[in-house]
Amino acid sequence: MIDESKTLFCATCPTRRSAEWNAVDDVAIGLLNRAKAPRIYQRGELIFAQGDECEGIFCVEQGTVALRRVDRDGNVALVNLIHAGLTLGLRSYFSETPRQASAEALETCSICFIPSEAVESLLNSNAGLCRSFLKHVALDLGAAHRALLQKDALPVRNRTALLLLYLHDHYNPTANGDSFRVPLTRQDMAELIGTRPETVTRALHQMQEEGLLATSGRTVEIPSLAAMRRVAEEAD
Amino acid sequence: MIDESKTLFCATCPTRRSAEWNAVDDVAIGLLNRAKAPRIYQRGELIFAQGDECEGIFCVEQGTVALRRVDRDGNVALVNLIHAGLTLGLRSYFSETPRQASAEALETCSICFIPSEAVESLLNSNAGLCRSFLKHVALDLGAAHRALLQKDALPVRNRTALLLLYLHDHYNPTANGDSFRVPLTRQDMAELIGTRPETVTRALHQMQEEGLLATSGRTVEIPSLAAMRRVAEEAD
DNA sequence: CGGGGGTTTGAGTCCGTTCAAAATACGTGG
DNA sequence: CCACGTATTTTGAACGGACTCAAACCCCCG
Repeated sequence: MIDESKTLFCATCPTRRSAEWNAVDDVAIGLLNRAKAPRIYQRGELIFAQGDECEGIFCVEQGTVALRRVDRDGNVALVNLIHAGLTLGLRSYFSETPRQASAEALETCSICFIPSEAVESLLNSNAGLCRSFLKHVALDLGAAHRALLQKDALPVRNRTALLLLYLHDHYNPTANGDSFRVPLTRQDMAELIGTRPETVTRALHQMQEEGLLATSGRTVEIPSLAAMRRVAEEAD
Repeated sequence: MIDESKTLFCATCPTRRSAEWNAVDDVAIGLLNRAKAPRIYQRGELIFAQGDECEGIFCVEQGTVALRRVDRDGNVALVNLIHAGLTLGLRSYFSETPRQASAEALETCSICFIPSEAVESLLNSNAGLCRSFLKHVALDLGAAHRALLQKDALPVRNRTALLLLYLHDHYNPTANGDSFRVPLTRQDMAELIGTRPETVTRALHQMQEEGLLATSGRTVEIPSLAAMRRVAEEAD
């Protein structure tokens, strides 16, 4: 799955293609290429931990990362999923606060670390970059506010449907039919939509009985996206 | 309460003093002063409405503004309170999306509108300003993630205590004793912590019986902040 | 083939919601 | 300054969705 040869040059990195790094010119890409520290993370490995000082940002080249936040009583929320091509760790970097969440590889990931000094010189040499990051963080803020409203406006069934649709968008059906694998445990899904694993199971189970869903382990198939969208939006 | 003479010059505006606008030099302040459009809003008036196109940002000079978000079923969340000295409308401006929430004056407010063209020329002439806005939005994102976790980790009683402590910080006790007025209805409080007005009433009522709180209309007194902090953090 | 983590299923409980009515506060005009 | 009408707040009682606790199950991997 992981092709290490591709991790060597920022110029060919999919992250480069995402809007965020458009502002960076070729000279700066050279600089970036020298400064970055690429690494492979296995499932379960932490990229950074809640409480850590922030020493730079990360680019996710391959794989999916979970941002997990824990409170003092041990309650957990999975705050965000960061997919391949996205930048990781911006909130902490630009708010100048320690990491407020842990970043954990949900599958084998290829990720580059960009130390603060390199980030700063990129920001200095590329006027548009700051604006790109600002847009990214502003979009994240919108998503967080959306999640906030969903969480106490919608029952678990609707939130589960929304989650499935979201996962469908990101782990798109490949050639083999319309099914896709998600690297999330029931626990992860529960943390993501703000409930318990048992409750997720029950919601999924019910959807299967209604023919809205077919699961087998972590492989999922949604026979009708239209029907699933209807479930996501239905009122009780 | 509202002193209109003070709204005339950005140089004397309290918003200027907040970290965000530090980056702006005196020349640019002159520009800003000419471009801005100051206005007084009465309680209940909208500064902008969910769905509006974004045409600039706002500076809150006096008063408190509520950011309210509604979904298609009419569910409401009060996403954030913006106090005097803060900038309003950054998320939409920098994410280049329409307003996702309505901004409503909770009390008589004095607010300046800064049109996009002026914002852009300020950003061009003051390199540090973009970074300031980025920090602001990143901090907001952290707050939103915190709220997300609190909402499904803590019962209403704890969230209410946290709200009271937050309000205490922002509507600080004046000379007359240790009590303060909040411009929030029960409904507002409920939307803010993600519950119903009746539930807020009951929580406040219980705290009064325990001597943790004294209320009279919208005037609130917290006899012991330490005790209230304990309530906020207590496990069931 | 024997662990062991993750998942499923079940039953009972509880916190917060819902609906509805009474009480109170508040702004307005007389 | 008081009376009135409306909005907000309070109180009560019943209901229900999701949680808790716990046991059984299943798959994956060694």
